[in-house]
Amino acid sequence: MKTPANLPDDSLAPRATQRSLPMSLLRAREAIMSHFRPMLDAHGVNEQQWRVIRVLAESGQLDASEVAERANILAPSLTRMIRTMTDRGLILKSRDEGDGRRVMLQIAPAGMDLLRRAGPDSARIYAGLEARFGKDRVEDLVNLLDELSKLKAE
Amino acid sequence: MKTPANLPDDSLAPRATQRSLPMSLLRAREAIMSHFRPMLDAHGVNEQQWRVIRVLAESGQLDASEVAERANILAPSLTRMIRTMTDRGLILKSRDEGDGRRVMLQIAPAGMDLLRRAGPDSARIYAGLEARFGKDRVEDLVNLLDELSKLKAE
DNA sequence: TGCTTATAATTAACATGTGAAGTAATATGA
DNA sequence: TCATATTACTTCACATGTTAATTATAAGCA
Repeated sequence: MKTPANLPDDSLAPRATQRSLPMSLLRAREAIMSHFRPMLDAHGVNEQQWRVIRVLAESGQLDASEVAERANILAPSLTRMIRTMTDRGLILKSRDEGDGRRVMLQIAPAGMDLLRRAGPDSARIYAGLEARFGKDRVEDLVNLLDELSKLKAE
Repeated sequence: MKTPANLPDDSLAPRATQRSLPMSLLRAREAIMSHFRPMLDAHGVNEQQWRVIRVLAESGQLDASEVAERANILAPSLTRMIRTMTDRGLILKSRDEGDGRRVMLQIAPAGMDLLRRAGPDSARIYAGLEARFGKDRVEDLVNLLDELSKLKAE
């Protein structure tokens, strides 16, 4: 299989933008989030805050680095979010005894309330998407995505 | 299939964060971009600028709305980017004759240079990922993602 | 112990993301 | 034709994304 001499060799050209993995991932995420955003908005949180709350609800007390990693939020962003979220009573911040560098985070009462109110809405939206797209295809997709995530460079 | 009375019903609980479509999409995109970021950085552009350049290279002159849509960039962000990118000679901005509202954009010489220099690097990185993950699995994945994108709300 | 290195957060500076409001040009229809 | 609505873009305000530099604490080691 050889490129004909009279046609330009595009093997080193960038892929068509609408058919590349980075763009497809971006568009797909945007499409999915368009279903959740109105609900989150109604509950007064943004995507990132919602991720932090869910991570803490899932795992109890964690240090900031762990939260950042699990919620896919960079440390400087999380630092800023900690202030606004503690001010709103969504999370609690404390120092780790034994390691004065670490900031420990846990969900606070208002965060629990939020989770109780928004959690079912979120689950319903997810279930709806799953039903429309096919539960098995969602499963396949998540598996492929998780495999892909393992290719992360350092 | 009924939830036992002595166990909490979690059918309306949020999905485990590490196994949800939004988070998996986010992590996968981050993993993929970690391979491209150093290259883009070496060429002095960020992800968004690179997307704009590629969209314009692919489709010639487009109005700002089209660019925003195809590159998945919000209009206010694009407005800001237009200034920095025209200042750097990467793109050209002009008014549409016939519709004074529209801003027409096209790639400029420095943008072409950038594309010629970074394009092959980008294609090589993509080919490497494709080889590691499996060309057929990438194809399957992109197909699933594009299907998913069709579920976009409103 | 004291010096050095490594780690965890924070801060700073500038970029884009996001929703809402504003402006200019065009389209619509009585 | 002219008031009104719509469209395309811009501006604003505040949020997070991103990299680099800084601070405080801990760990490693001669």
